Amino acid sequence: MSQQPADNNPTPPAIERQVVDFFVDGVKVLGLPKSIGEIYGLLFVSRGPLSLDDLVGSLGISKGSASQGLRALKVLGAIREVQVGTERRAYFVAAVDLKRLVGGFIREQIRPHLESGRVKIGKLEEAAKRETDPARREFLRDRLDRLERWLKNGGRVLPVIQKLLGE
Amino acid sequence: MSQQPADNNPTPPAIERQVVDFFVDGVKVLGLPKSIGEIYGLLFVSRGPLSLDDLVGSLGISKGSASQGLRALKVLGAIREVQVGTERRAYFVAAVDLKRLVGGFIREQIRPHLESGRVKIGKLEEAAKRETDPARREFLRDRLDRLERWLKNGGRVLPVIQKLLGE
DNA sequence: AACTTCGTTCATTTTCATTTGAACAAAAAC
DNA sequence: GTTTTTGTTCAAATGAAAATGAACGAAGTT
Repeated sequence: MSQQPADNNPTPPAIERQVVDFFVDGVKVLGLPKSIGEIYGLLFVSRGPLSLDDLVGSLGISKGSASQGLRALKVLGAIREVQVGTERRAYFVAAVDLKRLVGGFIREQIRPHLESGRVKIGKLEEAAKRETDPARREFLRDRLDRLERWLKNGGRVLPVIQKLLGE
Repeated sequence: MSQQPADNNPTPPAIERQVVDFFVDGVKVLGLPKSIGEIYGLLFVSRGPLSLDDLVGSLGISKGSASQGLRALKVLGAIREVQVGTERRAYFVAAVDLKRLVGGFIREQIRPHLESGRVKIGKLEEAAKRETDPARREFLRDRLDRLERWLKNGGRVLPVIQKLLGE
């Protein structure tokens, strides 16, 4: 190994490391990359704001990962950028309001899939209408209708979920 | 290339292939392997039951994949095994009731994570109590409490989701 | 009993998303 | 205007998860 560059936050205490791992597992379930879990997790257990270099130092990840992870978390509304004193460097804190987090996830990760799904099903229904064999056409219509209903129901449920998690 | 073994369901029509792709995308969002989407998708657009060999033939996947995929789908309650005539071979049909599908997913994929999460947080709260610095202890307690509440809310919301999708 | 059929298992290969790190740009600081 | 600091980008390396396919066991058939 070569020499450490600056070693901002040397060895993170055990509890912090475990919380980070907790979030790593958590985001894996959501289909997000590990680095995002690490970054959000460390921000979540940190008392003050952290900079990109703090994250790189504490988590032992590359600057590239940290940069991309922070961007994704910003888009999701899971972190906020804060001004620290007069520093040029950007600092971040975790957004810890569950309703807000869920809202961001729904908006960025779920809704787009529902939308594109609806489009695809719509096109398939067009194609199914042109099917010649009547029995087959009827069957396809039933299945595609069902799919459409699934997507509609999904869309209706999302706001309820967000609301229930808010209280 | 060598000779095809039997070529059960040669070229699947365009609509079928597109529905399969639709499900491939769908299960990817849920964090499940592609083969599971292909298998479920083909069963979903098929009028009659299909056997493992039908799936291997139509989808061009290996027997191993098909076997594992079918097992996972059975555990999820997403497919049913049916008897076809007097055949020894096992045949399958897709379960198309959304409520049931969501129920299986929640039971197999979500609940276990919530459970193990609770255990981990519990242990961390024990560790946090033994923290010496009072300010730090207080902060950790706040964050861990919050996490606990997240999990509790998640657990409460799941049945509601399932119910709302049933209608 | 030998043979065939059906399906599972699991060590290896393949695939594909993620991570890395060097090059780069933008904006201060000097 | 040069140098340093801060952060982004993207081609290539890495690694984790999935697919493959050969070997195997369990029934069923002859």
